[in-house]
Amino acid sequence: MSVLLRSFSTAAATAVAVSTFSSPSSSSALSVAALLISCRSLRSLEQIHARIIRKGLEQHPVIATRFLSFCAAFSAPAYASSAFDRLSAPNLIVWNALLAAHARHSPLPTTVALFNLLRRRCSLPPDAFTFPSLLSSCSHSVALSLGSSVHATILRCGLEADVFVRTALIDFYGKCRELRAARKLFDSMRHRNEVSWTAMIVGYLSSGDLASARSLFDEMPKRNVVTWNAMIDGYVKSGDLVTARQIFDKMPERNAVSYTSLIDGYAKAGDLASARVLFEQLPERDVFSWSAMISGYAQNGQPGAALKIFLEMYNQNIKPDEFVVVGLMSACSQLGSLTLAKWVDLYVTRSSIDLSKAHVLAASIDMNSKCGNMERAASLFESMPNKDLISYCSLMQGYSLHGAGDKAMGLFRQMLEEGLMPDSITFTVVLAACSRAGLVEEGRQCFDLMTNEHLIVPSPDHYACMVDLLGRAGRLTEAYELIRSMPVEPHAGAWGALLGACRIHGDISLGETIARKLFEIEPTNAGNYVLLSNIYAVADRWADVSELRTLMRGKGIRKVPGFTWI
DNA sequence: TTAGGGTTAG
Repeated sequence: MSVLLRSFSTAAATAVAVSTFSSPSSSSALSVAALLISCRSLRSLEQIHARIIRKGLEQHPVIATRFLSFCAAFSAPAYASSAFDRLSAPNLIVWNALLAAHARHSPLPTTVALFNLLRRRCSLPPDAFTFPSLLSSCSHSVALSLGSSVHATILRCGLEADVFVRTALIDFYGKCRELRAARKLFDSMRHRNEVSWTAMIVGYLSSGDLASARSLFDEMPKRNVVTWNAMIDGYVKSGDLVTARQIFDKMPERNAVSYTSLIDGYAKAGDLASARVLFEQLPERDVFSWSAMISGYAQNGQPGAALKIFLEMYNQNIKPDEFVVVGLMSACSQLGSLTLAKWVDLYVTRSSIDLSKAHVLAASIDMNSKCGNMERAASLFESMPNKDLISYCSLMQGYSLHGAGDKAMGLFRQMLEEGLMPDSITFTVVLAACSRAGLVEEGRQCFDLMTNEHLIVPSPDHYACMVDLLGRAGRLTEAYELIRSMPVEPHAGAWGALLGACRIHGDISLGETIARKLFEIEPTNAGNYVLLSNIYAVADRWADVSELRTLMRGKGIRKVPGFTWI
């Protein structure tokens, strides 16, 4: 949005400049320039573009440049290119504006191709305005060798001393973790500004060198809000929320980024209360702030709260981004509501969110499969050109939850055939699918495959799945032996699975042993008491049932009544 | 001898 802001300050200058252009009607150029300055959306930019063409101002270099920079502000590089292609003799400034639009929004190869085109087609060599955007594109892609060759070109052009070029170089080497190169450029600068200092600090922060970042931060003569925010984010990312908060409290002026970084930190640490307080204090929330709260609640198992925040955002007509949508889908999959899932699906289709992005697609597959729309989940999966581990796991888990263990196993085999390497989580999903479907042999084979061929050390979750698998199949002794042979401490889930199996198969004495163990690990979980009580009830041991109920009452444990969404 | 283009934070 900096382009928008800047355009206001130079409004008068543009009007004067445009009026001197020797066109058929310089007054219409003036009015078009004024329109561009007040342009607030891509839609109105399109209308202004039509007007530019109608008035014969398409070739006007100042109008064209400003138009291209607005395309950049509204993330429309393709639109910028189509307008640029109609120009008969673009000068270097117009080329630079086009390059900037692509550098910010197109993949690096596109930007580089454009730069090469500029060098061939433009009558002037690239200048100090050309390289900063090209370098920032290299920084974002962490393209060290490409950026280094750009640096060589900069030296040949004699532009290394320019503050903007030099700062972009510092940022580039910093992001590529070449801190000595960055620092050498920084130290030998004759004139530095806050942006140069901040770029150097960000370099240290992205390599995790908080101490060097902090000493530069303390040393720098003048800080701006971006500098402060970079430090907050650095501390948040390192997990030091206390120092992040100190910086936040000390800063002279805050913006939405300052709040959102800290909100994100609190939310990721599970401190939703602190996150919420800051969110309520935030004067102007943007889509990132909403997203931080929505995914914060969703990731901490509070889907209802996530949904409530989303609805508030929806009612304020704020356009969601992909992160909001992923958070929303995650909340929805936890709630398991098919009606809601269908609404979210429709909502995303109608929004401008790119559903083909891997993490959005994975979230959508997960939501649809957990909410029971397996057809939709499968068709989304099939639409993926490059299926990854996460999407495979989402769909496998969906089949597993709906009792289609054979389909889950089919997918697992397909995954292996495609050459994907299953990880620890994949095996948790696969083993759970086997145990739900009673596929004892397949489960055993998978466990062997995991330990012997993929050399994955089984986690307590993997053991719990195997115990569940053996227990359900009635192999209680084997399951018990497996638990006792575990090199890691079994968690309640593994014992609970075995207790459940004891109930199914009516093994009272083993059930009692397991239950005693469970009462120790989680003394307040009512489910364990109820399971043992059910085991006694099936065997008509009503005295034991009643004794257990008394024990529960004595400990103040109450069973939470079951509920369903259907 | 004027306009219009460039670098840092979530």
